[in-house]
Amino acid sequence: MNSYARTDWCGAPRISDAGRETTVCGWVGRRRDLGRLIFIDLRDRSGVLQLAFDDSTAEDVFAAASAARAEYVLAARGVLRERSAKNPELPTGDVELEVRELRILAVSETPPFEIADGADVNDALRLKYRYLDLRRPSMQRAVELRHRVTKLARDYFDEQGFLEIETPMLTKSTPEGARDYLVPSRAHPGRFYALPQSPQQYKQLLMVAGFDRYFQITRCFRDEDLRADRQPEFTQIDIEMSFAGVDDVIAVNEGFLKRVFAETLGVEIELPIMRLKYREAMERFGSDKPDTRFGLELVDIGDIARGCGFKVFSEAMAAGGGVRLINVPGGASAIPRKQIDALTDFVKAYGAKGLAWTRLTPDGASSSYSKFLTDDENAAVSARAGARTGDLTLIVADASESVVFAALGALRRECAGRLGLIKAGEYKLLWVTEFPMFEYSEDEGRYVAVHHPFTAPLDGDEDKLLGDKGGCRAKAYDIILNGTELGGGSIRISTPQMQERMFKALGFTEEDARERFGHLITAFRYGAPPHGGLAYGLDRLVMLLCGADSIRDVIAFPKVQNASELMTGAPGEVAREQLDELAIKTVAPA
RNA sequence: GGCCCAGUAGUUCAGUUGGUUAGAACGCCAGCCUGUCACGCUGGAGGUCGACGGUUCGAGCCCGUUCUGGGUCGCCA
Repeated sequence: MNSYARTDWCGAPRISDAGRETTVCGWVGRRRDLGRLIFIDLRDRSGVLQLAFDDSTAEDVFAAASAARAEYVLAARGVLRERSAKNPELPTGDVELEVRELRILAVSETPPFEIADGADVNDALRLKYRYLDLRRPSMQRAVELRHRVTKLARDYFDEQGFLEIETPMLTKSTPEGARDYLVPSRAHPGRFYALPQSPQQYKQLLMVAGFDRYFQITRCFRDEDLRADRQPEFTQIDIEMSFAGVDDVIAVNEGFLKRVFAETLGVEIELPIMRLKYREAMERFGSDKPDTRFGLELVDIGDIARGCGFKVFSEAMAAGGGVRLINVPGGASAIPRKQIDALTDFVKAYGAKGLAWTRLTPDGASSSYSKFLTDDENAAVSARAGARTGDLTLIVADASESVVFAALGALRRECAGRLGLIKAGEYKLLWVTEFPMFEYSEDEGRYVAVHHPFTAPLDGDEDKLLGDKGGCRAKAYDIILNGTELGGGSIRISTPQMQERMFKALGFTEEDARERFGHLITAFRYGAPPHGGLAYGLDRLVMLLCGADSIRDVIAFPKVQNASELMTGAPGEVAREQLDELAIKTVAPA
């Protein structure tokens, strides 16, 4: 073999290929040495093919097969033949390669862990040897699926008339929102670029520039703490379109989602996707990204609680808060008394002071609060909850309605998990619309934008920008899949007057606004089309499509919780000379 | 920044009330083996019990500190 001359992927040959000569290349998986008979499972990213060596094999080839070890890289030429013992577990299991020539292209040390699915290996070790971890079939499938989705996005949006346009990675820091990653400027000592948190302003300027329909598959950076579904650098499928309202943006994206699910999973999504207004999502599910695969909806019992004799309830109402419950069918037996204490600790993490409960067992009811309520009040709560024998009713009362929602929203998911209500392979998409424009930040003592400061108010709510801020709603929408936010967007402000009003609403002085966003305000003076868009978290989408628990499983080289990268050791130290060039005088001690 | 979980052989784990020489499986090495596919059989090597300090006659086990990884609350326009 003078060239590698690969003619087949390992995973390709079938019984119909028997008798054909072929050359395959790949890594040694398992080797089964029976003495004068050796089998090697040769693996590449397409699958596994069995190589066979026996008495008919040339001496030197047989010796090479004997010497091969796990993860050696081989090129094998031979003739495909029908196996005498077939393996129905393997797509190539009807054939094997009778090897005539074998080249060991590379040897391998014994890998630190077995390259196989199902090998449950410590995350840190996997990430240190990520290039080995990525050889595992499930990781190869995840990376390939990611490629399929990005290709689908390019194909689909291209067909819909969108142009892919790149925007800068070195941009200007805008301290609203997430913490920026900063890049020092050599040419401008003491000044910094910021890596983009999203291409938001650039894509709006592309609309002003007349590029009508834009998309980009691009990296975004946010210097915030990590989660299972959050990385400091992540990829967005970012789109923006002109002459579009909420329904137009949603329609284009429903087409995209339908196609993604059909072509990657073979799952048919029914259109239109269900929509919920933010307020209804909160009241029914306690979350702005509800998992609609199961019920356990929230029930408001504020009216009953208001005048009742249980101070925890009545005082929560008196303070302007709320009292709500979820009723868990079958919860009385599925969640024993002891575990209610654990659930109490669970809701405390969300700010709740405690958890009131009633268990309706066949032997009778027990309750943490019923003795404080009248019979009528207890009956009313029970009727409202729809509680039946065997059920567990869980109540959260708090002076802050948002605590009630957060605690019960989380509890709802927790109980669904414990009761096994969440089935694998089910996909429930949901649009959440009409988000509030502002939320009050206790830290900053002012209203801040929930979305970003370029979001247009809902028709009719324009006057609330400078008035009833808490009641001002936005033309903003999120797309939710199984309780995870897949993406979000909005119709944007496109007049200088409205944009200035918005900055004023956020408490920016005119000078502030001009310094940070002057380019946008100026651009809007030269004929900005009405426009809006949306951005998907590609990593999350792929994670959910392949059933992974963590975003790390669909990113080739992810970072760990402290934002470092275990394989390369980034972030690393740099030479004093580099810092001098950048006019950076001090470095925090290690 | 807070809370929770984990760290023992290359890997995944077990390790009793604090007590002799820290075990298992897989992997690895050697030998045997012609139809295996988690091949089988025989033998062997392999340990800073994450680190440091403390309590104790004695610590893998108890206490403190710390490091690493994971989950999560805050945070994420």
